Amino acid sequence: MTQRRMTKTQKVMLTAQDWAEAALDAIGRRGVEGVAVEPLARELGVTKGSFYWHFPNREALLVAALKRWEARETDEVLERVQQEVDPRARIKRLITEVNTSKRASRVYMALSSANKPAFVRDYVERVSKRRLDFIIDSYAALGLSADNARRWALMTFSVFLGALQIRRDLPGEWPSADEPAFAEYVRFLMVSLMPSELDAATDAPPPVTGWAANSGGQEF
Amino acid sequence: MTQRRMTKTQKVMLTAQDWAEAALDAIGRRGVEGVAVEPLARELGVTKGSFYWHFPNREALLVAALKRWEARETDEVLERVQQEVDPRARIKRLITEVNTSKRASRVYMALSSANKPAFVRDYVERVSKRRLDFIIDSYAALGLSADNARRWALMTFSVFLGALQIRRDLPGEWPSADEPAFAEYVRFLMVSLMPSELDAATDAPPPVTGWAANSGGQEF
DNA sequence: CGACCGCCATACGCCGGCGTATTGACACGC
DNA sequence: GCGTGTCAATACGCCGGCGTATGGCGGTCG
Repeated sequence: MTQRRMTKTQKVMLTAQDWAEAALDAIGRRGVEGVAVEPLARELGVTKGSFYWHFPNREALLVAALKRWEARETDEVLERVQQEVDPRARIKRLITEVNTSKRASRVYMALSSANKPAFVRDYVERVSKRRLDFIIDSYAALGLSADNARRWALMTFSVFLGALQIRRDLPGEWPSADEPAFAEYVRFLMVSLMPSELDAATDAPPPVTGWAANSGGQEF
Repeated sequence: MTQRRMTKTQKVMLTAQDWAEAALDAIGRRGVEGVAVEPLARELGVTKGSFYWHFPNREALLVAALKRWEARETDEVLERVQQEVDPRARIKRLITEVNTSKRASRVYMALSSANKPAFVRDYVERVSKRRLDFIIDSYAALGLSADNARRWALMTFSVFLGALQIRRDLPGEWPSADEPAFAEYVRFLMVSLMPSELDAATDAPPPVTGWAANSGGQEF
């Protein structure tokens, strides 16, 4: 799809999309701050003279990379996930789908924690909101009330985001995909993140035991 | 405690701890990359001539800041939390404790996503592991098996970490502490993150419904 | 009161990354 | 084959941050 243009001496000609893709890769490996023109040019085997033909400046590169990222992480992913009709399967599919690529996870986390070009937060916010809304809708499709669907979705989304972080910060504590503990933990998660038939039917708030009764007015 | 030394003209003399504290503040606001000597000096009303008297270089400042951070985020917090005897209350206390300070959350997330000075990851890993182990122990104290305690703890820790991220990336979606939805959501979380009496007693794996039966060998 | 010390200011050189200007090598239409 | 357009190399100036060197000023102690 990405048409490769080259000279007759087999030298690859770079396109703007090549640069954007390289920028996304750099974001995943070194963070947004690590997207520097000259190092990127070195990695691509050219000099920055090439870059400034395709882009006016560094911010334009980041915008191009972010647009590519947003398109991939929302439209395409959600489109595939929405093929699942069963809300439960949709939620599971969404989680496994996004976790399929370790690169995508790293890019997502790097972008989430970036603050220097202010517009990065806008992209992160849109992508995150789309994902959360999708989870909310899936829970609502199970028959939960709006409030309960939102509660469950927030917890599921939290588990998903926290899992990414644990795998990054404590890789040894997370079961790897080859050992049986992995499949067991995934099953455990899927069960824990699903409201019981009773909850879905009666839409009653979960029972409150004594120890959790007082939840205090902390800042949180 | 932090003895303030000053000249007779009321000019404040800075200490190494003042610099470390300012560095932690900068980490929370601008990330680890934002800890620059000269901007920090400007914020403190001095020049970098002061800094290089207290520290040999920038890395030493980061180490000092990280040591302070690790001490506060493990020893002190866990010491207070461990005063709770009921494992359930301990878990709840840990979550609310760390979430009390928005500044601490920002510092934690900034450090977690930092990769430039490599030793930062060591501090993050130690702090994160201590927290996770503490949660695991708390669940084990409920009578769960080692495997189940680990599963529940991983999920609870994920929820905790994911909550921080949602509050940062989608602040509008998170209930604020003043509205009633907040207390309800906290109650919901506490209930959902607690194994039922049956699980604790029989230590049986949670029932597996059809939709979650196949969990596939994704990379995850 | 003078010497010394603790804390800070000033000035300097260095480096890496940004952006620009200029030139150059191919490919292609004519 | 000769311009023209496309993509890239080179060279330059700029800026912000790092680290050093040196000097200065108040406080303290003998």
